[in-house]
Amino acid sequence: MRDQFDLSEFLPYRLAVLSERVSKRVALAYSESHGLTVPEWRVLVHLSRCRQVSVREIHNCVNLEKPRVSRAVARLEAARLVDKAESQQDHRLVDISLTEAGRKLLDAIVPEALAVEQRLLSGLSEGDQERLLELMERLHSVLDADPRAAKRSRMDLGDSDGPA
Amino acid sequence: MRDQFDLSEFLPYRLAVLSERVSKRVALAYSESHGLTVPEWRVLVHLSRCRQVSVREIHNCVNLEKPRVSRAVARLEAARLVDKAESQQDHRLVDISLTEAGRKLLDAIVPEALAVEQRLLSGLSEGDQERLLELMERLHSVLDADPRAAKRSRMDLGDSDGPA
DNA sequence: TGACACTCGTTGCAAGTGAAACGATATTGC
DNA sequence: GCAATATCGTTTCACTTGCAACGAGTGTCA
Repeated sequence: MRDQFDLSEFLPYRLAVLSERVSKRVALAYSESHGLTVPEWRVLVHLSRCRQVSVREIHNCVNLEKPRVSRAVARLEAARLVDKAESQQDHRLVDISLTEAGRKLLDAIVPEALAVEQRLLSGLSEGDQERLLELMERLHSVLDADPRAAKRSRMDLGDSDGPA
Repeated sequence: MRDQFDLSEFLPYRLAVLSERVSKRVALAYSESHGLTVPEWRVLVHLSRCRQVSVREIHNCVNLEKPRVSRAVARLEAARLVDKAESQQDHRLVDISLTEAGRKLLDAIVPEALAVEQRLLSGLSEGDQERLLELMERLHSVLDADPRAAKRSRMDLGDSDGPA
């Protein structure tokens, strides 16, 4: 039992602090060296898996609000890292795809990002790593059952590539 | 080995997603009902443990940049939830303290926040909870040894109340 | 065919943010 | 005692953010 509310023992706070610290460290790999923001990085990474996607697709997959995706894509297009084209099937949609420069940039950044992740995980045995992910998953499950919690995006649930 | 970079399996991303989802859920306890922002909430909570503190103190303890603390305190003062007074010992410092209204607000919010945390943890045994914290701590340790990582704030290390 | 509801991506707006610069106060070294 | 330096909290500036509203395109159903 806790006699006094202590922020530093409050799980949501601890998660926020750890997450922010990790994010900042990883960001060095794409922000400092290559001038990318978090949304831009997420969009690029998502594009590396999906040839052509719409803003909505990205929004659903990488936990970014629609306007954030739209603006990130606009900046990436200005930097010639992605191409935008009106979809032929549905003229409301936009087909977003990596340019050659975008692909090259990713090829340079991804290994750095993975290296940071590897370093992070270096203190954990493989069993520990699985345990950590499993425990995080368990927290998600509670939120999945909570009607007042934000819905989880499709991709984060394990769907590999979206709908057929 | 990973043949393709998959954001949804990237630990920093997973941490960010979980943390944000948890934060949003907790925020319902103080944002929706009582109109507080995250920085304001952190400041209030910190004040509940320390009678009188400076902006710097708060900055060091709750992972908020100095300007963010300053502005949060200004808003809280406008809402009559905290008092600001020039320190007598050092005229550069500001003594920030809870008003009676601030204390009452916290008394109303804290149980809600704890309830959310309890619900979150309800899926985990006590052993699991300890394991989760321990694994998170292990990730912090790696960053502690990384010169390019952000430094950890004093309070998050376990120092209960700051310097003598 | 036409009216209605819906979805798409974008944009306007008000608010929040971080980095750097600021005035004011304290401290240090001579 | 006094200049130089450091620290405090605030503010300025450019930028990002989220929400809501928007115009444009699509689907639905009579």
